[in-house]
Amino acid sequence: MAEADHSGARQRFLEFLARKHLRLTGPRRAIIESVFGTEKHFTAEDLLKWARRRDKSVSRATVYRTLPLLTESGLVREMDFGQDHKFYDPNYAEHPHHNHIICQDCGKIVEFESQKIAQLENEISRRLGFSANAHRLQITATCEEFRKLGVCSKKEA
Amino acid sequence: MAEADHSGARQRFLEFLARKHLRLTGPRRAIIESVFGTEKHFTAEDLLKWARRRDKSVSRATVYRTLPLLTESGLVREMDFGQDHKFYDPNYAEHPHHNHIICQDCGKIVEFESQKIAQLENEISRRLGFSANAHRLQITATCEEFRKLGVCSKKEA
DNA sequence: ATCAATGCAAATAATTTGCAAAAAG
DNA sequence: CTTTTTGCAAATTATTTGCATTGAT
Repeated sequence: MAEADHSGARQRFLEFLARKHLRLTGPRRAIIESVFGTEKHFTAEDLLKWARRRDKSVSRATVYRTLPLLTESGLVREMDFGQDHKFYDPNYAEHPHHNHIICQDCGKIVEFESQKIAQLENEISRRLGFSANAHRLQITATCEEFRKLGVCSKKEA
Repeated sequence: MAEADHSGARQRFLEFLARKHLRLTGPRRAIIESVFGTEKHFTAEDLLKWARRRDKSVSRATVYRTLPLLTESGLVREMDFGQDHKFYDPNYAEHPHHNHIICQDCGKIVEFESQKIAQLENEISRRLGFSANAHRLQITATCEEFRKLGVCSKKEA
């Protein structure tokens, strides 16, 4: 599994912190490196685990206090899959309009973009008297490969 | 505010209960009447309040135990707006494919359907090797009326 | 009668917060 | 030095569950 490179997004987040006169501390650094070092969707608990690999001392509270900064910056998006906890998606800096397919067979989350859907969303919103700002499209699906072969090569690690 | 009439859906839920050999009790009746007597999206706490208007004795636990039955029947859908609690939507029996626009100005949730979007979702899913089962599209928007006039006639009660 | 359903109160689990100590600018 | 940030532990909040009892079929 290769490390993701969201270095542009990381840089933008550092600027975000500077702009707000917020400080770059050790724990924050560990959290930032973890977030912008993956393309996976993660929970607060995942992030705590990853950050602690870089800095043993990172506390759960700091993770929970840093997540709102990340979403406020617009570089990470909070997602709800109807589970008991929230997921966070670090791929919004590169693909601000992407959608998700959640596979019911293997649990994998696949991202895709569609200019056509985005356009329809805007048209419909306008027709209803709104001006669309953000959208969240999640498709729950089953895997065709799994249906035919009984196994799924997309299976999440 | 007129009472909604989801009597068809209510009937279908009663059949669902019967099919599973589940019993129609007083508290359940109060909950069912509340759910199928509104078109509003509601939380577990809302539902408890409404049900208690009909039957003082309904407990929070019974509400929480009945909600999964309602979603399992397919007549009510669980929704996540990224808030701290889940919302439930009683309008799925009539409009199984509808989507939501959430207004950032007044908080109102507007429903709409789009055959075109549904079709695109299916096409894209297929292209990616999936078979779509359900979709959840939420658009966050601002109200044009509010932007121009500073007030919003859609404002939620 | 039988077994599902209930209310209550205690238990969970994710997230938040008060506070005194540590560290950044 | 001043103000933010931290870790810890306790608090909060939505939801779930064990259990003895009640109620529907």
